[in-house]
Amino acid sequence: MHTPELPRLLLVEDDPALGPLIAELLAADYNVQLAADGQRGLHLALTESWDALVVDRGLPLLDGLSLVSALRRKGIGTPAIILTALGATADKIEGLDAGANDYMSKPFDAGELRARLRAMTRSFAPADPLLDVGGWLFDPANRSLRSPYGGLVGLTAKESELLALLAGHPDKVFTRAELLAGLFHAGDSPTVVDTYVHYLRKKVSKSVVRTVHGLGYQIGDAE
Amino acid sequence: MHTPELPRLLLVEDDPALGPLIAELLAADYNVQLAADGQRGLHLALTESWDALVVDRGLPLLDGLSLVSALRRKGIGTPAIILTALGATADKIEGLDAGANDYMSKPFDAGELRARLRAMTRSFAPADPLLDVGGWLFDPANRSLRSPYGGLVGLTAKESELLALLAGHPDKVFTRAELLAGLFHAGDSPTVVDTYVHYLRKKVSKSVVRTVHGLGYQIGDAE
DNA sequence: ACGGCCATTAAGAATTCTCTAAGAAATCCC
DNA sequence: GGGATTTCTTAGAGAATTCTTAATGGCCGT
Repeated sequence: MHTPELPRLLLVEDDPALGPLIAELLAADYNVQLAADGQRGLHLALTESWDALVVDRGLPLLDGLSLVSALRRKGIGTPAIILTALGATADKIEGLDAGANDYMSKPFDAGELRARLRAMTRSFAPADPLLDVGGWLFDPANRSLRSPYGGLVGLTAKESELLALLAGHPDKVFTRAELLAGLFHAGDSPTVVDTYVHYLRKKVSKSVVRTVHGLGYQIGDAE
Repeated sequence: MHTPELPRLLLVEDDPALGPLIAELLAADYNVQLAADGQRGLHLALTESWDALVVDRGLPLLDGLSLVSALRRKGIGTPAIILTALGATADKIEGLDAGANDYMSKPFDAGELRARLRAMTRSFAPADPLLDVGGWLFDPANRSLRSPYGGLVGLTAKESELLALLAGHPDKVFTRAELLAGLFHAGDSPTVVDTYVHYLRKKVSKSVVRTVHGLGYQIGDAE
């Protein structure tokens, strides 16, 4: 069942009645994929490319707030709405500060959800899935790189995450600590980052990732 | 001693009680300007630059929806929240479709409004501040300098600190002792400062750092 | 113009930071 | 299970930065 012209929306909702219902409601505007728990949702959010996320707050395995903030820490800014049964204002604030772009309490109105999705995706630049990295085209969805001359280079998952994070914020200098926090586990050797930068540079032309001595790494207008 | 520059927020609200109240609530996070009618609001939104808009829906002279959609038609995408007394879902949908990024019903919670503003402005990347140093643009975060002709020059940590200190207080003459105390360790050779001024001048055009014979060094417009 | 002080510049040693290779541990896939 | 791939660790070579020392050149009052 493919409707490629519709934007892709990932719905993460464990309620076996509500999930399909919301999916049905949004099917008119989006190509909806449903994930039933937080870990599955996070995995899909990381490995495929989406135009919008609708995430329930209470989820098995990984709650919705953690899901969204994990994405944000990895530099993935896909617009996200958090749904919740809780109506308390403090919960809304928490959700928004976790990195969600919007927040709705159940029970909600289908028309309002659709309108909020429209408003949300409108402001975020039409998610062009291809990142230009000094002439190389990087497709985070495929984890593939096309060289300026057309050759295709495959990246591993970590290499891809690193590139996505750096390329997603051109000119920003990431410290090793930031990259370590975003891509690796606490306790990993502090030099893992260096190693992966090295791997990346072996696959991409060396000048793509610049090192700023004493600070960290950066992708941006080379000189 | 150092006042961080607050983002600028335009509040358009005609209620003489509510307007100042909201302005007060947001003053902690924003530099708030209040406009009391729609035409005044639109004029300000068009002629000055803002980081966020908070617009009441019911306004004299020009209602909030028209204000926002007028802005959008002119290609101005400043993130906007619409406030309204009406709670009906149809009104929210209308507001969002007019081009607002978010919509809140009165009475609303101050914390939620602030959280929604944070969520809304977060995605609009905050460009880090650039210092103009005699035509050169200095980016302390990247420790990089862009020459008036576009070339990019990297600075080392010490060079960058020195430049930041001098450029942060234009026209102030720093003695060597001050610079030594500010940038180096007690016991370092007294001529380190000279050396680093030399390094800077090798990278930037020589006239940027002026020496005041017998006193010290200075950056400024005086000629 | 002269002499003394001040400033500039070059060269190099010590330190700190980064790169790279090689291999061990974990994971994936057939 | 076993081979291949990916992930992470370690350690030494290599590069950049920081600071010292010393020689050269310029400013200023007399």
